[in-house]
Amino acid sequence: MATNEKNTEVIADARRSEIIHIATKLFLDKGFSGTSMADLAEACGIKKASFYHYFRSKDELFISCVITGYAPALDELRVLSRAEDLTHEDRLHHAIDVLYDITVNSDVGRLSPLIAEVSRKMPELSQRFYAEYIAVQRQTLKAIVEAGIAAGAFKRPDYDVLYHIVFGPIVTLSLSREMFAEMGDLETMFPTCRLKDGHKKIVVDALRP
Amino acid sequence: MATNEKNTEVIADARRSEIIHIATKLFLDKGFSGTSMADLAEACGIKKASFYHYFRSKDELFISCVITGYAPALDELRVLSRAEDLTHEDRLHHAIDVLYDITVNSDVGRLSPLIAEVSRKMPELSQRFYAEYIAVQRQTLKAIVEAGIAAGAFKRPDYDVLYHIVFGPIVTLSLSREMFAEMGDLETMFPTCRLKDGHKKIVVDALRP
DNA sequence: GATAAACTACCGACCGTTCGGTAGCTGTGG
DNA sequence: CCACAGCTACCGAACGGTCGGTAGTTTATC
Repeated sequence: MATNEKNTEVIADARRSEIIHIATKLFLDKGFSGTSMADLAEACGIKKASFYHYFRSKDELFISCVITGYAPALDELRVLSRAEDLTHEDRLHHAIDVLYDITVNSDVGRLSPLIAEVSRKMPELSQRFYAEYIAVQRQTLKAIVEAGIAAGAFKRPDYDVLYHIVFGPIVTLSLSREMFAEMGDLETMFPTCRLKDGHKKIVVDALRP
Repeated sequence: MATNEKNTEVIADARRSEIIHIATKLFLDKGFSGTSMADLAEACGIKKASFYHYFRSKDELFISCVITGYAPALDELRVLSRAEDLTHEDRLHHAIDVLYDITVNSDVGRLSPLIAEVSRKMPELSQRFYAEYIAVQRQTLKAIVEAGIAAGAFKRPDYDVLYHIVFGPIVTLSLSREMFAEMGDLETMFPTCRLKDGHKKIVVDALRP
């Protein structure tokens, strides 16, 4: 029956995303090669072999984790490009807030170094990550700036340079917080809010006509 | 005899650094966990077991690679902090040039993602990397800016923010070039010189009194 | 009874590492 | 001058272990 098929599909999907969710946490904790299928199985309360009922391979599972990982960030970006009740400068401020939040606090940003780790053996993954996430981030930022230019609030920048100075510090901050996590209090070493505010000021200054 | 002892030591040291050099290339090519002792052995024209004559473990070899990797960069930084025949603004420009060169073109920058990869299982490495390399980079930049402030050429910045917006884009550029290396022409996707020039302008503007 | 979902048991490949041993060079004592 | 000890550099073989993945079977659900 169609309804039953649908039901089991839904249940299977739910289990799948549950597994993806748990696996993502493990990957973030221990890296890709540092996480074995046995680890994943134990964490999911499942035997190793049962995994291959849901995913063809460890690689496929990881790719699913990444894509599922940046989905909520993409939603946030979509919301962002619609907020039109603000000053252009405020919109930009808000956009950078969201980018920091996405990259530093959610899974996506923390997944980036893992994607770098496996990029050699999974070139399709880096490609998708770029096309479906990085490019979208850039486009969202560009749209906001373009609107500001049209209204005379910003001057037209070299967009490549803009992406460079907007995303660069954010990505590096996220990476540093991963790398040096065990060296002391993260908020002391890398005080996100202060860095963000200083960063925003410089970006806005650079766009001021 | 003392001279002979010295000689064999020198020869052994030379062989060691030769191995480190080859191993670094392999690690950069295929990541830490992607490079097996067998790979390393083959590349060095040595049998796997012979490795343990020179290094206690794969980890120790990798740590040696990292430390050897950033040594020349430290030299460049040392030279940098002595160049006093330039304008303060020119000194800063030159410093950023060198930082780009170090991070994008030499081994150090490309090693950073690998250090991130192993940072969980080798916390002492991230610690050393931070203390002996990152901190030195920051201090060098700070010294140059401080000199500029004393001469009235710059205004005093929030140094954490300065490091954030100077090193952030550079590190991310290097990381991106690794991650997306197989997606097309790197100089088209990430035009280092143009990005660098735009970046420099923004940094200098941010320091202008 | 068909099907999905889980299991047990196992595989071959490969991992980093260790062990015992050897070829060849060097400095020393008779 | 030569036999011997000691040393460096290296190797073949194997170690215990882990890896991702598979075959075949049982259990639960409709």
